[in-house]
Amino acid sequence: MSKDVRKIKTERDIQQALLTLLNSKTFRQVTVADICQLSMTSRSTFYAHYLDKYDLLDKIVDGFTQLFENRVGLRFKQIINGETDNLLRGLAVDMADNRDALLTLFTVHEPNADLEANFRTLLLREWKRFIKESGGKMKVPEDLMASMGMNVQMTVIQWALSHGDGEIDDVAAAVDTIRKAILLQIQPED
Amino acid sequence: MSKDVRKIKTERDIQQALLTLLNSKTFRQVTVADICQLSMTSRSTFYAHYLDKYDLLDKIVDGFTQLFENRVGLRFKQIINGETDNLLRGLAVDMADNRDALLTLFTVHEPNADLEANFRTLLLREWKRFIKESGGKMKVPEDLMASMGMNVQMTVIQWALSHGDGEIDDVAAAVDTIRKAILLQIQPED
DNA sequence: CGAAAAGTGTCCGTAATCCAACAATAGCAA
DNA sequence: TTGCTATTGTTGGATTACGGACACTTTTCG
Repeated sequence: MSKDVRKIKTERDIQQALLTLLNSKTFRQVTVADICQLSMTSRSTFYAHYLDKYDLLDKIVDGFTQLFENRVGLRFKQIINGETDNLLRGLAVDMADNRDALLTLFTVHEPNADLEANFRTLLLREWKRFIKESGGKMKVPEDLMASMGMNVQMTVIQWALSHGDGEIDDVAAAVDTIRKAILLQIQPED
Repeated sequence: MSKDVRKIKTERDIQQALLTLLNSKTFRQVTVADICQLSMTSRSTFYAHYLDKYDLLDKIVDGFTQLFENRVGLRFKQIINGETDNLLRGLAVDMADNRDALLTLFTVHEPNADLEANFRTLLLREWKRFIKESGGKMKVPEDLMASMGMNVQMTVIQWALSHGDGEIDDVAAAVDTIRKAILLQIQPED
């Protein structure tokens, strides 16, 4: 385990350096030397922590993916009586802390490191599970419903990240109203 | 000299930690343990760089004092024909980079570490020199003039630091107009 | 094409930092 | 006062990071 503080600090610095560099360069344009220079770590130290820059990116993406996975799990568990009001807004708020990093990583799409794809996969899985557990038969395929939920969710998250926190509530409320209306249409009457 | 990157990094982290802590605590309330915890350095390392927290504060203040001294020197040398228009605004702009740190340090007044006092001393010295070299006989004591210049200067700097960069020009222009008017009154006619 | 430049990944000796322990002092409450 | 707790500095061995070298691959450019 990473016990020594020095490891934590260097990994934090290295990861932050890559994120910063990604604001002005493509991931493929970034060199290990760039990362080391900006983070003020020696190359030998870099390779003591990561196999290469791809490994570094993987671990960063994995970290945020895990964080998101935890939050998604919590938020879905907090749903009461099928009321998903807080879900939409909640997840967007959860991610607000790492606004800069997430916005940057959403622009990176590498084979084994695609944060946006990971988010979509996680959301889709949870939506499918939620719909199935909700039990009610629907007039449209459950997968279609899950996909819709996932897409609406991602839209709100990305919108909230790009814009400030000011109008999140309004947007979430608006989108949620639309979604509810659709749900009412396709769900069978009680 | 600080050649090794590790020294630079730890000193940067330690100094930044103290500045951050000063936002929520008095300098005397800050403990070495606090600084080490926030900066993620061990106490033994702290004492390898500084005698105690007072020594740390001294060195931070000294750093900004030197930086200011250089800028003051440059700005005074750039004065042409006694036109001090750029001086006022220029120094305020120079210090804008370290806005947070300076605003914090201006609230600290320890016996051997008082940044605001240092700034005032430096400005006063330069104003005296400038007035003396300007040569013209005045109707009021030169020290009074220097003191006035120094105070006006500090006012603009602190105002610019507290408020944004947006209105600096307006304020500097207004203050400079007033100062010029006074100068015309007290200077003998050519 | 071919040479120069830049980047990669690895190695090792040295320097800096960590960690845990320690005694000593200061502050504070009973 | 007396104890108790927090803080201060200090020390030594273990761990980590640094710096620079090396061979190798990739890119760049004439």
